Amino acid sequence: MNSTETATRKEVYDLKSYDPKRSIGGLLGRVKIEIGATLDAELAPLDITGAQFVILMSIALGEADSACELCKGISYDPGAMTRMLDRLERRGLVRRVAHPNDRRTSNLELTAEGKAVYPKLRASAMKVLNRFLRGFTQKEARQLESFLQRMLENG
Amino acid sequence: MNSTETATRKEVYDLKSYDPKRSIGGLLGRVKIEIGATLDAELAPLDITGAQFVILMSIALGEADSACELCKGISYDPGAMTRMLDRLERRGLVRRVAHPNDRRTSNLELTAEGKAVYPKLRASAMKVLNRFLRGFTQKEARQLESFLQRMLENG
DNA sequence: AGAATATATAAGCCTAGGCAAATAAAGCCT
DNA sequence: AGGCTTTATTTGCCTAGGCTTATATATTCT
Repeated sequence: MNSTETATRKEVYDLKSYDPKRSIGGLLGRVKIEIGATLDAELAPLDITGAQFVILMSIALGEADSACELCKGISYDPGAMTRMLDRLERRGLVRRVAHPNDRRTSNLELTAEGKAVYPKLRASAMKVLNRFLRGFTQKEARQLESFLQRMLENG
Repeated sequence: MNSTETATRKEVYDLKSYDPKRSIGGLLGRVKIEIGATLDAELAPLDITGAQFVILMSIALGEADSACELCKGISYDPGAMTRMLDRLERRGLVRRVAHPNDRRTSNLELTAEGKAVYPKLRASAMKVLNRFLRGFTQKEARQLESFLQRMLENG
């Protein structure tokens, strides 16, 4: 098969077939927005936003114990992170604790209240996700995860 | 099979297996951010942002010829849309044309310059997407599209 | 130790979206 | 026609992230 049309085709989209709206890019963007809006609505009674949710989960899971590490982990602006943590601290969910050896930074911890809401956050996110995945088999879900993981590694 | 663990399992994630970071939600969010950043970089030489890209494509594809329709199509704030169109008009890419029968609204059109950049926008988006989809077969890509479409319909 | 460099956070300014209220023009109802 | 409701856009105010610069503290290199 040396047809010029198919032999060299290594890419998913070409100029003819690419439909921005139905493309993976367009769909991904809309799904993300829908999930985000649904999660926000789900978290509203707890007075916690989707953005705050991400930070709280990172701290809870021990993925980052300083503002700097948080920023690196999720490519977030350091200035914005300062203010985000200010808000979470004011809301009583997070605490900045002096670092014993490095006075530039603080260790981040969930307060008792933060630890108390954490299971609710987890459950809310799970509920939202399961809703968007209605009708998916376990196998399909695992496959979707693997597709997304591969895209991430391609980035 | 009446095991309580599997018999009633209709949902993808449960409290034990759900890992926020590796979940479809977490992955989706990060992939979206990565694609967005890559697209922004790709469009930077044209002095067009990712957000503007979305609007321009919608107009170019005839999916919306008024601000209101644009907002509905992509769940965007009307106030933000006014300002977005102001910017695109100032940049000379879009034109507001009086509607013959309805003086509340304007028809939106791409200017000559807008029409000229459109193919570049399309090609840029395609390039970025293909990059993230390296190693995907056509079949896998179609399957990913279908998964995302199903999630959207579940929302 | 002292100077240069790197790291962590914070503060200031800018941009842009969300929400609510205002305005204007249709559409509808009698 | 006159009044009520709906639709389309605009404006003002608020919030929040991005970028740049400032500040404090560590680290490294002579």
